[in-house]
Amino acid sequence: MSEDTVTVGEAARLTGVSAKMIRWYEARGLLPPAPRSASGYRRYGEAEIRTLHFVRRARDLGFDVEAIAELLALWSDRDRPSAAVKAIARTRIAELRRRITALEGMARSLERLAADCCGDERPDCPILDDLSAGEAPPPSPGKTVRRRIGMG
Amino acid sequence: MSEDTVTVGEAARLTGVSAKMIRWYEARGLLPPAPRSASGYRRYGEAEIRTLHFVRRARDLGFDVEAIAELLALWSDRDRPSAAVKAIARTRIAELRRRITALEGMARSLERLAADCCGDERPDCPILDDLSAGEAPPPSPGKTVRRRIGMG
DNA sequence: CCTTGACCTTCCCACGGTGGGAAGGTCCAT
DNA sequence: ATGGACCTTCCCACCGTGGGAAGGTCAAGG
Repeated sequence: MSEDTVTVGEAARLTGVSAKMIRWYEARGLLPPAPRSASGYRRYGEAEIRTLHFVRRARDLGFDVEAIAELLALWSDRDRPSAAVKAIARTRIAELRRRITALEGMARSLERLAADCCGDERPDCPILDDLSAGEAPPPSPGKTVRRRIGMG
Repeated sequence: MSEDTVTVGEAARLTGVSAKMIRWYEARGLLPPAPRSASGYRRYGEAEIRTLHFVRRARDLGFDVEAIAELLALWSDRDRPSAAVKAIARTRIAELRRRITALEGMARSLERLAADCCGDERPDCPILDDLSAGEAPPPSPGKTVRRRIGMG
C-alpha cells in the first residue's frame, strides 16, 4: 500500500513530465535526489509532485534548466525579493522576443518569396534565385592575416 | 599551383559557414565530398563557394539540413517544377509560424505575469504563484517531515 | 508457490547543429 | 630550418528528449 508516495511512472503521469526527464532533471541537479524505497525505487510524495508541476509549468513558459533551478530556489525561499523573480522573467522575455524577431524575419522573407513563386511545373523560381543570388556578407572580417593561397 | 581554389578556412571566411560546419555538412551528405589536394586538403572552387553561399542563405531562412538538401537538389535540376520548391518553402513557413505562435504565447504569459509583479523586496510574486499553479508553497528545507517510504 | 507482465533501475546511443580541443601533418615566409 | 598558421581526423560537450538493452522488483493470477 503505497503510503502517499508514487513511483516515477506515476509521477510522470500526474505531472506531464516524462519519467526519463524526471530522472534527467534529478541527475542534473535541478531536482533533489528523490527518496528511495528499500529496493531502490524512487518515491514521490505530494511535495515532490508539486515541485514537478512547477518544473513542468516553467518549462512550458520556455525557461531552460538553469533558470528553472533559480526559480525553484526562489520558490522555496520565503525571504526572496520578488524583484529577483521578475529579473529572471524579464531575461526570459527578452530572449523569447529575440528569437521571435529572428523567426519572424525568416517567415516574412519566405512568404514574400513564396508569393512571387508561381508554383507550377516550370523551373523558374524566385525562391531559388534568392538563395543562390544572396551574396551574404561575411559576418566578421576576421583578424587573421589574409594571404595568397595556393598549393601543389 | 592553385587553380582558383581555396581551403576550407578561406571558404568559411568567404561564405560565413564555419570550417567545422562545412566538414560536418559534407559528412552528413549535404555537400558532395570536396576535391582534395595531393596532401589531402579540401579545395573549393567557385562552384563550391556558390553552393556554400546557397547553404548559408537557406540556413539563415531557417531550413534544416534535410530541407537544404532537397533545395540543393532542386537547384541543380533544370527541369524542376517551381511548385516543388514552393512546397518546401510553405512547409518551412508553416513550421516557423507554429514556433512563433508557441513562443509568442510564452512571451505574452510571462509579460502579463511580470507586469503584475511589483518587483521589490517583498516575497509576494504572481510569477511564482502561477508556476506553482495555486498550490501550496514548496517544502521548507528541514521542516516538512517526510512521509514514510516503503514499497509496502 | 511460480510465472507473467508491468514496472523499476542504470547505462549507452541518437538526434540537430554548433563549438572546443587534442594529436599530427602541410604550407609558406623568414 | 624554424615557426606558426593552417589543415586533417577524432573525441567530447551542450540542450532536451527519446529509444532501448540488461537486469531487478512488484503485484496478481493460476
